Amino acid sequence: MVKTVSRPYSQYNLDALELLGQLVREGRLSKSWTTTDLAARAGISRALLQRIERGEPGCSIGAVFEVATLCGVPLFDQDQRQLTTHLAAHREKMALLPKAVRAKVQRVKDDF
Amino acid sequence: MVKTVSRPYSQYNLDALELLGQLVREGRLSKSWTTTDLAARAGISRALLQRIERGEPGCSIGAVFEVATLCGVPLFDQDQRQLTTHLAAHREKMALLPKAVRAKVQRVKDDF
DNA sequence: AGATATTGCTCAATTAATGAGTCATTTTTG
DNA sequence: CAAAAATGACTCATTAATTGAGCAATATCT
Repeated sequence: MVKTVSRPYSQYNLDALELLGQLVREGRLSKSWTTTDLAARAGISRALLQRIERGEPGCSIGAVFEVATLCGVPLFDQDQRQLTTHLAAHREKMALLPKAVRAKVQRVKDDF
Repeated sequence: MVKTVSRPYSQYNLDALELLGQLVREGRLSKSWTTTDLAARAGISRALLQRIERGEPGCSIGAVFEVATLCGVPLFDQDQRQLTTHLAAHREKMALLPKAVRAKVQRVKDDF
C-alpha cells in the first residue's frame, strides 16, 4: 500500500509541519494533557489532533493554530507576536503598497 | 445574511491568521507577483490564495505554508528556523518524554 | 503482575474545502 | 483618457477533510 500524493508539497514545508506537530506534542505532554483533553479544549476531534501532531498538511490552519496556542507554541517571530499592534501597523503599511501588480510586458526589440 | 460560524475560533488566532495573510500579501506585492502568479507557483487556485490572504481559518495548513514560504514569510522563531537540525533534536527530545500522560486521579479523602 | 487509561490506527458517513469559472470593480499603463 | 490587466467576490460541482466510533497495542499506576 503506497501512499498516494494528493498535492506536491515542498520537503521544506513538510519538515516545518512535522516540527510544528512535534512542538505541539511536546507542549501537550508538558502540560500532562491527554490527546482527548487537548482535542476537547481545542474543539476538535482526537483524530484530527493526531493528524496535526503527525504534521499532515491537509489539516485546516485554524485547527492547527488553536492547538498550537493552547500548547504554548509561538506562531510567529518574537517581533511579530504582538498581534493587535502589528495588525494595525500592517494595515497602514498595506495602504502604501500598490493595490495591484502588473506583469512586466516583455516588449521584444523586433526591429533588427 | 449573517455569517454562520462553523467552528469557534479564538479571536487571538483569527488575528494571527489575518496577520499571516497580510504578510503573505505584502511578500507577494514586494515581488510583483499577481495572485495568479503566486497561486501557480504554489500549485493552488487563485480562489484559495485569496482566502489565505484574507486569513480564513479553513484553509489547509499545507497550502498556507507553501504560499508563506514563497513569499518569504518566516514560519517559526529565529531559533527554530533551522528545520532539519531541530527535527533531529526534537526527535531525540521526544524519546525522553513519556509516551502517554495520565490524568491525575482525584482521590478524595472520604474518611471523615 | 494486574488493572486501567492512553495512544495509534482504520473506516464509513458527514461536512467542509478546493478548483474552475464568471462578473463587476479597481488599478495600472501607454 | 482609453485599454488592458488585476483584483475581489461569488456560485457550484468535485474532492478532500473531519468526525465519531471501535479495536489492538502500549504505557502508567497501584
